[in-house]
Amino acid sequence: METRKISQAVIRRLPRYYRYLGELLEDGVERISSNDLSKRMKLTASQIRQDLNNFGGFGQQGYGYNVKYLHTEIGKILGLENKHNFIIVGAGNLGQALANYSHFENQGFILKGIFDVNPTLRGMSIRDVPVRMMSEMKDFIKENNIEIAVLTIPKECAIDVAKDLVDAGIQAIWNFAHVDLNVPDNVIVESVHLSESLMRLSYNISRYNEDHADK
Amino acid sequence: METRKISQAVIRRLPRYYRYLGELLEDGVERISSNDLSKRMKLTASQIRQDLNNFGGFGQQGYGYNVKYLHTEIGKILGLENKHNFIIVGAGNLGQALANYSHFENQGFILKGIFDVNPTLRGMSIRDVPVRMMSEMKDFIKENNIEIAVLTIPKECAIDVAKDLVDAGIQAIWNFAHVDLNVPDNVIVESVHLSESLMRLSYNISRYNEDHADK
DNA sequence: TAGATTGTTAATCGATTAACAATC
DNA sequence: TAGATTGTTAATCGATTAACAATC
Repeated sequence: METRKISQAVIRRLPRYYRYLGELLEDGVERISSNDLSKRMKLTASQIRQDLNNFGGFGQQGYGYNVKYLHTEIGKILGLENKHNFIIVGAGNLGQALANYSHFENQGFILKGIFDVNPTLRGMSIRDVPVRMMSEMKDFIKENNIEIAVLTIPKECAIDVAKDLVDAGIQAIWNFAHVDLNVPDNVIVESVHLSESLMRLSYNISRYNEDHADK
Repeated sequence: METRKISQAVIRRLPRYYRYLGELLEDGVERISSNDLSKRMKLTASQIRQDLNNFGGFGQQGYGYNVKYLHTEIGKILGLENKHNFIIVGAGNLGQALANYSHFENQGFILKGIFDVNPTLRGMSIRDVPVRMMSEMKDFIKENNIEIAVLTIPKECAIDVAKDLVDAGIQAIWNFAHVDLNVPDNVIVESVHLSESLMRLSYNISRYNEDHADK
């Protein structure tokens, strides 16, 4: 199978296509043209067609795209038909919030364990998943076929823990710590830097206020 | 003052520069060249100089950049010297987690209120901030000089609540709901779509597995 | 002064948009 | 068949990289 290089820009848009198609599906819309979709998503029709054609010709001339089919196909591209076992590392506020967020299960992500260094959390469970001690983590990963670790710990220890995760053979890390992790090429990292997002918000407020300063 | 158009790509990198400079500052590094910084951040030196020169000449030939000065200046550009009052709308798991996250205070974001529709949450407080009923929200925004609303509610009600926020004169929305908000031009929206981030992770796992399938 | 490194212009690369022939 | 809309090639636009004169 020929492997074309897909740009980051396209990959970033894929989940958004998936979301919009899911909404259309819920609304009972059977088919949609790139032009109609472009208006909803505030993109150009051209860009949508280009993006999709990176992965194949999902449409039909004169008809457009079948919503259900395209939704399913993008789901496949995103790997959502696969099940992924994951653990949460760091049972603080954010870790607990993500553990409680059962919605991920619908997308094939199955919470298998929660880990923390704090011994007072021992015995606690979230959605029937017990909090375990960090010292048990490596063995747990190996024995329970864990693919993904969600890292919700302070940045100070994130790099060391990431190293442990890599040693244990983790395949991917969803990183919420405020550091950039340097891991081997065979480990996938997707970071969510909340404070950077908030700074962009702050930047835009400043710019807006500057532009509208009355003087 | 001349307003140059700053590209989204540059804005996205700004907080990351700020973070790296903060780390250098903590480590006691006084000055750094674009070349050294580029190696740490895995960018090109050229890109760093281009990015910074969108905002002014912060460096000195033959010397490089003064870490403390540059850190401060980027902080100003990001608007971090300003204080921003904010409220959290939706006191579920994520809302509570963000309310507990006191780190935002350091960056000038001050939690003034938490709102929810659920009456059983009435009387609860997080870091001395009481949970109030959604019906009080509009007046509270107007009376307490609230600039930012953090939206951590299900997507079903997000659009309606966003409308209320706009009506109450909110300046910016940090949106965690799984919808794209359509608000007037004078309201700033910064979205964090966690499920889309997770899908990109999933995509990368699939791509990796495909490339390494033994056949 | 000589060496280092910026600020900035020019060249390249990649992504987005436009156009249109193919085709349902 | 005529109309609609895709898939795809070509044109444009913007962002990144390279190069180098200016200068500390």
